[in-house]
Amino acid sequence: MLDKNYDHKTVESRIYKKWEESGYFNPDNLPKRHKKPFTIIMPPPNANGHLHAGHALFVTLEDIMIRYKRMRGYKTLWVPGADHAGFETQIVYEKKLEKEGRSRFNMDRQDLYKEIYSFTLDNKKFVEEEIKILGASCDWSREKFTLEPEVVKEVQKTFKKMYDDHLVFRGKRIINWCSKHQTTLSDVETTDEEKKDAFYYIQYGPFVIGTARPETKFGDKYVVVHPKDSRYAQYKDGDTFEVEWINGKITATLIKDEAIDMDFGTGAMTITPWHDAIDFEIAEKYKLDKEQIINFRGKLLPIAGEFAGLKIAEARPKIIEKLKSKGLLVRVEENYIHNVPCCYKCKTPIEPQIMDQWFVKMKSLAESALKVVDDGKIKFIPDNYEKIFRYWMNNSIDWNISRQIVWGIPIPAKICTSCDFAFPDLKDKESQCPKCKGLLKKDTDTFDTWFSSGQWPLLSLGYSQGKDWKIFHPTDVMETGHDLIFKWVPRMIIFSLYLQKQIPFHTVYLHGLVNDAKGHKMSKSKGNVINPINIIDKYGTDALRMALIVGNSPGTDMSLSEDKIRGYKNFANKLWNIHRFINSNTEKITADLKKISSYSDKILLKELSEITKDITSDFEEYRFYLAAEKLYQYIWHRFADVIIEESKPILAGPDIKAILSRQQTLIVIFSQVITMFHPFMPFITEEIYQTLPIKDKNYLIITPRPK
RNA sequence: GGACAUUUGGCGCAGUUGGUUAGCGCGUCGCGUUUACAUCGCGAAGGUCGGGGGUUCGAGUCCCUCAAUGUCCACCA
Repeated sequence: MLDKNYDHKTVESRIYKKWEESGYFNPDNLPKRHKKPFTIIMPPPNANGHLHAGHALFVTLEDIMIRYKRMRGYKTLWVPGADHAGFETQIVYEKKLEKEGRSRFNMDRQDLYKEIYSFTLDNKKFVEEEIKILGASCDWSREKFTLEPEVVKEVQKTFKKMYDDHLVFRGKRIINWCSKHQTTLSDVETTDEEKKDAFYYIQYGPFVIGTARPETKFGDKYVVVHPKDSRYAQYKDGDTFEVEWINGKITATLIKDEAIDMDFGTGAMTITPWHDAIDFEIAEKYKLDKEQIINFRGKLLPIAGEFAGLKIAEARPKIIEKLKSKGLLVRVEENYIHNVPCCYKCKTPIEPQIMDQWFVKMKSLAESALKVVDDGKIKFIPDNYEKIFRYWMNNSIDWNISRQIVWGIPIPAKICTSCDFAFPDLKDKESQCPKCKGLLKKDTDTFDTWFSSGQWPLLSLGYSQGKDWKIFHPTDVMETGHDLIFKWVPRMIIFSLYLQKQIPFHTVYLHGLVNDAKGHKMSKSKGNVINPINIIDKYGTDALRMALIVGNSPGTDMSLSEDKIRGYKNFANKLWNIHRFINSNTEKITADLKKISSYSDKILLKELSEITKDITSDFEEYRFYLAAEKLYQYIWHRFADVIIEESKPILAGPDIKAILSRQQTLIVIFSQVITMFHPFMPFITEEIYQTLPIKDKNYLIITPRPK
């Protein structure tokens, strides 16, 4: 006799092991009917911590797609992975070092690398274990780590190829510099923080200029106004002035340029090309001098005179004091609210700096990606993300791919110490500059993680080392978070098109954030984090999966509450008890459609076939949230509440034929429903299916779905 | 400043191309132990679908407009 309470703990771990042993997670082991490939590349979770609710959501969604397609007879491949997550992991590790009173800045590069490597491998194990707990039916034999030697080699080859194709170049550009992390960041790695500062009006020769950053102004010797600004009509482009400035007299030159906003401040500004992107552009345009004012540690350089060596925050009030004493401070507007770009990890204000960095020329690549989307070759779910994608592709700027951190794939390049010429050197053989015969040094930078992640659909399939990519690339669905619509999705499209002239996937399914019950973002500091593994221990994977799926439409953030999860644990128990009822009423009977003779039973089957059709179309259209809810409704409120209740008098009645017909009907309906429902609650459905009286059973994971 | 979303009973959400009395879960209130399930069953209360205007025989669903909320992007020195 079965226990009247369903025990998820024993069932779930036992079943997962059986599935693994069956080998069916690997497409090569699937029965012959599985011919057409269906592939999903798992976005590799960062191997620097445990899984969170967002991971549980993506694993569930992808597993649903894979299980559905597998049961439909596809040769399904879901490639799991783990991401070394360059900058992200380095930051996690730096925090750990900080706690131990250590710092990466006084560590040997090799030692640091080794430490982070073993830290990452440890976390990778946790992550793998947790993905299994979530029920992921992915092919572990094909698991890829983003720092495997083959991956590194391929990524470096791509770099060389792009250099040869003039798509990668090294140049002095203005970049985003994080003074805390001592590295450059790409544009998508900065975030705006609202800050309240003072806004100063300062006399600059005959002009009054406005600034929130007086500490950058030491070297300013160009003042810019709009050519149509009547206030400055008496001055001509190129006029020079003697200006009494912070540390004495300088000669200033007037420039008239339309980049100026006449309505802002006084309509006149001085430029600091080394520390401002707009100023840099103006300086480039007119070939003006550029001078560094702030060093990479965020301290003032000797150009600041008496202020040299001071940090910006310390220097600012002192500089203002001096300007005041010299009578140059015109007025101060307090409470000036503006957005300041900051490091997306530590919120340190970004200090723009001019540096020699590697860049990818994005224009032609972005155009190629735009074209395949225009041609309808790649679809977005929900489709409004297509617009966001388009916007980004039309406005993409050159991509800085070098990072000054050790944790990542090394940029295989040499740089000339005398003429700065830089070029790829995959084999690390060159020692003399081909241009000036100067001494070469090895580039110590690593690639932006997205440079390698962008190639992941090919890399995870082995690319040039294996045959897999020829079978499984282009893949089918890329399922990922909507925040990666900029960071990741376009880059995968770009790289697959560039390297193989193929799209990497035909469908992009984007999920939203998993928030707490009240819709607030989960964060450790708020203490509202739902840990999926703890939840599973309490309610089971199946319950968590349902709670993550029902009512969660693509692209929108969802609220997850423990109440909701508990509700689906109850549902698991309901399923279990339906199963107990059916088992105890159908002893010594094997399912056989032909024995269903009564009219009312045939009506029930017809109803089921209509529901099946409806739910199948929901699956095909990626409406998992609807399919799951409809099945739930049918199972509980139609099958259990009505059909089973109606069956009780029939089964207890005198009509043998009617009893037999009803017994068959119950088995047929239940087994079909269980089969359809399997992608959502894989464990309990498999467990139940194994005890149903059906001939020639295999694992439910490869059982064909009803049509 | 721009873009994209969201707004449906106390809370969280469905409602797919406009079509009968707008659904679900949780919660609330009654009642209930009957061949599975009290992690349950039966029943009930509770919504003028953000405001306004329009199209239509018919609008939660389409169009216009306003508002609130959220997210992203850009940015003024």
